[in-house]
Amino acid sequence: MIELSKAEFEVMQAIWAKSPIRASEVIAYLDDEKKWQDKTVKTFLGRLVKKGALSFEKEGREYLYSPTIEKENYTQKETKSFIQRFFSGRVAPLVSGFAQTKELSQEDIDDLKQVISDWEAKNDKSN
Amino acid sequence: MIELSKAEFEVMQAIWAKSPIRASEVIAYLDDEKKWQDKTVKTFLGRLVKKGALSFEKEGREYLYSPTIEKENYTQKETKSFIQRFFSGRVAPLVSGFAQTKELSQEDIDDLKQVISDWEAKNDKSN
DNA sequence: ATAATTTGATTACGTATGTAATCTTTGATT
DNA sequence: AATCAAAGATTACATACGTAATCAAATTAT
Repeated sequence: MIELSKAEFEVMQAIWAKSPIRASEVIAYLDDEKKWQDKTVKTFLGRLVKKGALSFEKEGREYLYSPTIEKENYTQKETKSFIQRFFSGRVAPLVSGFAQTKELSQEDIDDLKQVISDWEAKNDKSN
Repeated sequence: MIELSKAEFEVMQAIWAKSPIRASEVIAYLDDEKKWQDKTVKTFLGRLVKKGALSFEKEGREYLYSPTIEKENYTQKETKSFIQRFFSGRVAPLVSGFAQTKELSQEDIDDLKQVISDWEAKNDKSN
């Protein structure tokens, strides 16, 4: 599987947000959050292409980058491996710990209830 | 905050499981899961001491290592930052994605319900 | 046409990480 | 006492990562 460093992941966010996208746009997109020089962003784009996380096509002398991996898919895999490493694969303890540090809002609880009822609807053994 | 690499975290698991603990015991503990040479484990122990994640006291010519950071605390911080990076700080989307890839069992659901009712008991606005 | 700018390509460089091997000291063995 | 083995200390080394700067080619501006 393609592994992304934290910085590379940030760059991917820009590309997942809009693609194909040119380097200058990625730089502009990241200029808000990150304090990276344009050269730095270029470096990451190059590394991402080399890793196979991005493809590109030429438009004049510029490149238009597109992701080769889906955000959902990547996120899913990372989440699974995170939960495996930190919580032996069980998600409830994660939520529980999260709750204990007051990180859970009423809205989160409502969302979780929805997730649960969706799951139950789909996994209803009585039909 | 002290940052642990994946390998260092594995070593910490052994120390969190039992401490104070001597190097030979850590090596034995990890021998099951990881294929590391004893020298490799020693390297990690040294790096962990240098990082301040472990302290030690001498017993004869050996060291007895103890963690200076709590597993719960460390896990909590890592979880929070993970959820921030991947899910903008919201836990429900994580659980939702987890549910979609059939990673959720009935037991997980039951546990989640328990977490929710515990949260609600503690956050009951009516008292 | 020449100079300045911009784009991607190449090179740089210190720290981190995975994975050990070698060296030194000291306690155990013969 | 001499030797061996084991523990920690030091050194090694390739790859990854963060963070750019420099170089070369193409484009734009003057």
